[in-house]
Amino acid sequence: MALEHAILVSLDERDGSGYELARRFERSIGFFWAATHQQIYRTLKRMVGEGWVVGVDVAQDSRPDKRVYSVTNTGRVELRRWLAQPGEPSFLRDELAVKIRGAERADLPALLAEVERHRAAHAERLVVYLAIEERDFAGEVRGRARHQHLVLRGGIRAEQALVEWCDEVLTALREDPK
Amino acid sequence: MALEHAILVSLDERDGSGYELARRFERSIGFFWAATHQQIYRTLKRMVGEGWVVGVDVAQDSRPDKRVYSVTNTGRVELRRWLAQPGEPSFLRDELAVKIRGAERADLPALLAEVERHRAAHAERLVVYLAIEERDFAGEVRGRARHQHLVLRGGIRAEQALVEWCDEVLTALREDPK
DNA sequence: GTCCGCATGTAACTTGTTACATGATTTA
DNA sequence: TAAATCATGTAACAAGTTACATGCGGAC
Repeated sequence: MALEHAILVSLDERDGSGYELARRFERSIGFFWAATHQQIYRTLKRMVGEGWVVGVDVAQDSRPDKRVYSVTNTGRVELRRWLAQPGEPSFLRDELAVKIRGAERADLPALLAEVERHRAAHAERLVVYLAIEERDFAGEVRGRARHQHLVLRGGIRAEQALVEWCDEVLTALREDPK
Repeated sequence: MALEHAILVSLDERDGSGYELARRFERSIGFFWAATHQQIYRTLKRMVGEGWVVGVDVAQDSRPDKRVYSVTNTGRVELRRWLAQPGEPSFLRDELAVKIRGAERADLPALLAEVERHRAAHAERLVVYLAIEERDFAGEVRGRARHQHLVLRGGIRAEQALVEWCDEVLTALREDPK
């Protein structure tokens, strides 16, 4: 399971509460490994049981208390073990592709509108990623920032490919809808 | 749930047994929506309950009997309903990205080897997809074949993007490993 | 006074994965 | 004679989703 390891990577960069982790999963890490707060809380609990992280309650004024987690030595050992272990290459699971395969049964204008929606969503994400790149990774970066940048580059390439694919589909289905 | 609908699309193209569906999911459909035979049998059972498909036992000689499923009118109505309904744009969930973000803690040569492995796997898939394209979709295609081709084009673009990303990562981490 | 952000959770359910189980026929 | 293909399933478990639940403080 990679969620545990994504959390280890994130907490190893900086300690944080479940809530803070959930926010990071909405922003950086989560661009390539999504997780909801429910999943995160549940997984943190298990990770405490495995001894990979420890949680410390921190009182705050004018805010609810929080429990800040940090990675233990056991956790770092596990992280290194996982990093050295081969994994499965990812592959795209795309509902839109299933819909396009079923295009014969579909209402063409509605399907085109759906492809346009997806195109817009991917283009929007691309803009977000490019903005992050310009803001955080302009010029030469090294160390941790470079690793983050390389991951972001993956997201940029993936979203570009998806936008271009949607365009190809739209062109093909619009120009000659037979 | 899209597995049900992927099965509807596939059975709507041609009737088939659970086993045959599992094979299709290994080849065409499954390039963009993977499913194991266990999932398929379980889902077919539920779809029979929902009245979307019916199964007919077919005796075969020198082979085990099989149950061939076909889509009912109810199933076709459901398929059209789903096709018209908006869905979530896909996004890439990549374990390798998590590993690259954790590169600080990793053994660099081992991580590079892992990226190379993934690069090779994506390049291999790309070759497979391009071979299918040349074999089945050379020249102008129309109708169902065109829809299949467009989906395959998505796979080609995705794998190309992943190969290029791996190359970018390898170059960055090799040339200046700080 | 209503909505947003912070903060943590439980419960129910759906999906996906892994292991186990059986058994005939064809191919190497 | 061993392995691969055809054919269907059960069971246990892991992971992901959706809905529900609570409550304070600050901003508008």
